[in-house]
Amino acid sequence: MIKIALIDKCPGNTNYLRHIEFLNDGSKYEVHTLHLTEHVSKKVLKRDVTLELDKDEFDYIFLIGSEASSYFTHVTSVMSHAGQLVDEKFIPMINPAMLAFKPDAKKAFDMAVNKSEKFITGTWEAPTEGDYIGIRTEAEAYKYLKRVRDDTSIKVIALDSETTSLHPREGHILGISMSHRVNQGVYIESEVVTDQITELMQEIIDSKTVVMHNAKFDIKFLHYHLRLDFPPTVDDTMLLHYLLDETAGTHGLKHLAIKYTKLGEYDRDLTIFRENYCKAHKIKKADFTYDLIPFEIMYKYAAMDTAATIELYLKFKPLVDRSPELSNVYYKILRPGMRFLNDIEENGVPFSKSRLEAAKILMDSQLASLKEQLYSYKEVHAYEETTGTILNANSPVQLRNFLFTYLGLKSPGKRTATGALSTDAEVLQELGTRHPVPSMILGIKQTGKIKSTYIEKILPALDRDSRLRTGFNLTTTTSGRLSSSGKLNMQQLPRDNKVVKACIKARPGYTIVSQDLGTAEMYYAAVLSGDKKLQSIFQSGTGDFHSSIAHMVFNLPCEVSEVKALYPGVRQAAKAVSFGIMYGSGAAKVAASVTEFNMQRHLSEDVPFVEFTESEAKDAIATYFATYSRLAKWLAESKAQIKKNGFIFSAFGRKRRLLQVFSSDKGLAASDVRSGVNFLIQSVASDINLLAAMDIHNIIKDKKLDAKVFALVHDSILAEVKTELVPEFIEMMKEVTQRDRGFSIPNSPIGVDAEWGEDYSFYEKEALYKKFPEFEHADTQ
DNA sequence: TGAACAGGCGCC
DNA sequence: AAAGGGCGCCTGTTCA
Repeated sequence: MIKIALIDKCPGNTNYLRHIEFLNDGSKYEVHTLHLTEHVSKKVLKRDVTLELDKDEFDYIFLIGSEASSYFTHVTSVMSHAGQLVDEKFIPMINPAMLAFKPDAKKAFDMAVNKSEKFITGTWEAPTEGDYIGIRTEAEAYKYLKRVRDDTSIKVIALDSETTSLHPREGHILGISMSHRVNQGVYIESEVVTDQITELMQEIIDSKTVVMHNAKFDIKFLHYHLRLDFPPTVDDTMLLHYLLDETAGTHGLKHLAIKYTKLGEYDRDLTIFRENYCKAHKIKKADFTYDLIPFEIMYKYAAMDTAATIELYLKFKPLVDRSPELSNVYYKILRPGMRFLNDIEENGVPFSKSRLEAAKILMDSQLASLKEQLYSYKEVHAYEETTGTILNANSPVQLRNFLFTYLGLKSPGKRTATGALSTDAEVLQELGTRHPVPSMILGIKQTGKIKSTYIEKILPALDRDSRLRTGFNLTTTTSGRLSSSGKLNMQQLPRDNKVVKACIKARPGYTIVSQDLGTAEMYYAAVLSGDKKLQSIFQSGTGDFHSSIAHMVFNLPCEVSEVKALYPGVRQAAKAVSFGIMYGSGAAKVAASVTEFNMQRHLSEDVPFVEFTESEAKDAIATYFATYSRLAKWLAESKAQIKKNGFIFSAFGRKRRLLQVFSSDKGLAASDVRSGVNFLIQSVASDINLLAAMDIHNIIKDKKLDAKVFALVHDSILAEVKTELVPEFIEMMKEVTQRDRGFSIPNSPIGVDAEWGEDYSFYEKEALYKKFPEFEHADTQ
């Protein structure tokens, strides 16, 4: 009889045995359920509770949920360790109570139960003792690589590199690992990687299928430091997994190894070493680098990285290949896209250092004067006297206290996610109508944001050639969009205050070119829905999109070109409904948006304020959908399909899993339906922009044009182009972007809009210097 | 004292 | 019945 304990945080009403079925076999198992505490509060749990538990009394102890898991083991994330044997006795398990409102966890839960049964019944196959070797001599490296090269039965190899930094210019390669079969790997210390070894590696790369996990990173280092070249056919297990499950934060090699291989948590020793090292040497975890790891610990872990990679590859690749949709995305978008992003990351963003420095001085002085103004208010002064602290505009806690308690301003009622009174920009703006200080605070926050997030971040991050090399990520979004991170998020540069964009300046003789897709989402909504009437808006091509929509939907008795002047509120309503379609918002949001617009017009143009009611918004939506009935039908059909299947494919073949549609929580279910509809439209727009940028980049390479694509921002492409080339480059970009990729309105390709100039603000020089006089001096330095 | 969380905010 | 999609990163605060 196997004695088993189930421990959860507190007595719940979940019958665990209903979900962990194999434990119901009374002839085999004796099961006891225990609870950590009667109290739900985390604090009580941590401070006061000692559960009387004699570990030796049980053969296995299930830990249900994260509290129990972290209480007895080092495991804090149940999801990643569920079903696994920890410390020989404990088995963390996802709480089945979760499944009702988080149905997407069902698969992971079942896998975990299955795994735990194998552990308990002893049918778990322990990982075969791996063949992991650390290589520290050139001769040995040569011997291994030559063997791999010459063995024609070896078709696939996995590669990985360990480095001292995330950036090739700031670090070096410590070693390279390679695996040519499951449970096998070598780690070659970089000291022995001579030209001869590199040559051998190149021959292997050229003759075998190469697979890496996050190849973008390794290719960058291996090319930069060793000049290794990789064919476009390099496979990437991170991209493959992203296609199979787009959930954020699940694509890491460690996570996947635990979930899909028998290698388990193979980096445990390394983690422990790192923790001990940081403690002993009093350094921050973030400052820990891999060169601090002794070879004896490193080699096995590094070699296993490639063993895990090859195992994952053998699992994932067939799954992607047998799906026509996913393989289309893999071969046409992700695999070449990864190489493309590598190139544009390497191209880097051209910054003017002197302008950045001028901007820094400008921000400093603006901030100083704003603060001086703020502290001149007697209320602020008195607050500081009373509390003995200096009012910090960046502290929501202080602002809340100051505005609502000390000043006694009445909160507009907006609350944060945790229920506290919000002090965000919208609230400050509202309060600004009643007191001068909130507006001052808002100004300080905005200037401070530009200073700390942009200017001060960029300056020390520039490479020697005054370019900034940041990351563009292909696997971080559920929508198929790219994201940008690292040295700078290029997708969130301030739009209205052009000071940062003006610092992105082409080298002498070059010009910054930016091409945007025009109302891309609505264009593809028109294509995907097949709504001819909506398509006709694009075909007529007469000016402003939202005006055209308003004109058609509401039968406005004027020319389209007059809509903006004569019926601004109606145009805004059309615009809000269009946005509502893309985001899934309803009448309330449309009403609020138009009302806000009317309020702004009232304040700035002295027209009477009129509220746009929810009932008017409802009517507007109804009229809109009556006009574009085919669009309405398509939206309804898509929603129905999402609700029925819990997933949907984009036109390019991306799969979006939306298992929350099955949740008992109606809010969550509805949210997933909105996400799904948004995904259908947003992903296509984003893929079109990416494919266009990739084609443009290839033309630049093929024709050796003196131009560099250096960033993508959702629906725009940025390039630095030799000035003489600009007209033909813009023409080429347009032609390439408007290529029919199977999703065009007949005779009416997607609209594009190009801008160009010396810098990314696209201001005329005169206007720029007028706005930022400091730049004139900076430019002549 | 470092890490994790909260609140907030930049972009499309 | 109610319903805004997708991101990354800053500072301040809290907690171990």
